[in-house]
Amino acid sequence: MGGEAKGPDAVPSSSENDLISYAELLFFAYRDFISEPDEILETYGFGRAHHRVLHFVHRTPGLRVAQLLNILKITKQSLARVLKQLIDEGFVTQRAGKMDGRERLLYVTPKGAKLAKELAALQVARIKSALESAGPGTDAGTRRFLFAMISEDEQQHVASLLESSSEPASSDHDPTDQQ
Amino acid sequence: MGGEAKGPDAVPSSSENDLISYAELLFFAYRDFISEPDEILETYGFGRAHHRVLHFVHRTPGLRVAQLLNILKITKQSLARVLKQLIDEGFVTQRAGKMDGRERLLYVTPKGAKLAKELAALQVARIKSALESAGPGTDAGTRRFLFAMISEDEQQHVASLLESSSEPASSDHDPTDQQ
DNA sequence: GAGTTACGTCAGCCATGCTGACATATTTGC
DNA sequence: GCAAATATGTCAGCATGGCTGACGTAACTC
Repeated sequence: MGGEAKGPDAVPSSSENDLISYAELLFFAYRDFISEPDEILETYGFGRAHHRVLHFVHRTPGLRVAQLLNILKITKQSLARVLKQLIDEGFVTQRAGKMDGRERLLYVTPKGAKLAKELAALQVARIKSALESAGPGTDAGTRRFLFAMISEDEQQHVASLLESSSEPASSDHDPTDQQ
Repeated sequence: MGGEAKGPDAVPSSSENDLISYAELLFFAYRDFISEPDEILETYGFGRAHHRVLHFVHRTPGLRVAQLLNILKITKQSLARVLKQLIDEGFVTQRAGKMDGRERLLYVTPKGAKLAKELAALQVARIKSALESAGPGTDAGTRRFLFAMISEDEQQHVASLLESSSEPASSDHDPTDQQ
């Protein structure tokens, strides 16, 4: 069981059993990571699905529906349900693209931005505190680990999403066309 | 905003915005982390809930129902549904406790063990590969980070769960059994 | 003008959370 | 020994958020 026999430059080695506990740590960490936002969302009558939509629209103003589907990896119908609620209740707005009128570019309203920030603040606080408690120098490595946990054919998408942060989505195939 | 002013031994500092991308990395990592097992589970007519139950029973033979509820943080009724299926289809068995006959101690059957191992192998492979790709020395730090992401009042429970790995659960009111 | 694309929507199904109430067996305490 | 507490099971019903398939509309492309 303790399959420790590896090449010289392998990871200093977690035994097979330790790696299973990694899976458990991920489970518990994620479970608690979403629990705080969940409580707030409940007071709005929203769920996790709303949070994800609100987050990515907030993060990437002008996001198109198709892009959002790609990010969330859910179906159009699943998205439509929560997106409609967010729009009806004034957290998100749509505007037709100027170049391509079929596109519905998504933006948060001020009200939506406020909620998005409130939720993000909770999670950022937890992450910040976890990084501090994990000790200096943990940041970069953990980031590399999390990124490497993403399926290979998705890593590129995620990388460009992360880079384009706080820039508007290149939604209209025209850099000048925002807002 | 760019709250970089910290004590001298603070984490080398991710900006507020970088910390948000941490949340996204967690989302994507977790999304893909469960996607592979999900596919296999589907062929058995099972879902994630079954996976979690099977995993923790496999990992902690003799687990009691109440302990499982504590780990999963779901209600008895939610658990009952999936547990019943796992029992009915011969993946998990129950035995009454010897000291306390009210307890139903949970064990995986050989069939259950096989499935549990198959699913764990997928996740272990992903973790192993991610650790390698993140570079040597990432392991310990990431582990500390994930642990620190768990809510404080839960960390103790998780810690003792991880330690007791591959030992039978102290199900018969062993003095070391902290609810 | 036909076909494609981006999106919306309707109808309905399934998995997995939830609450509250109640049944049963067993252990514990007086 | 009997009442109360405990561990578990179960019933009925609800909500969220996944899913599929089909179809409609507007706008762009050729």
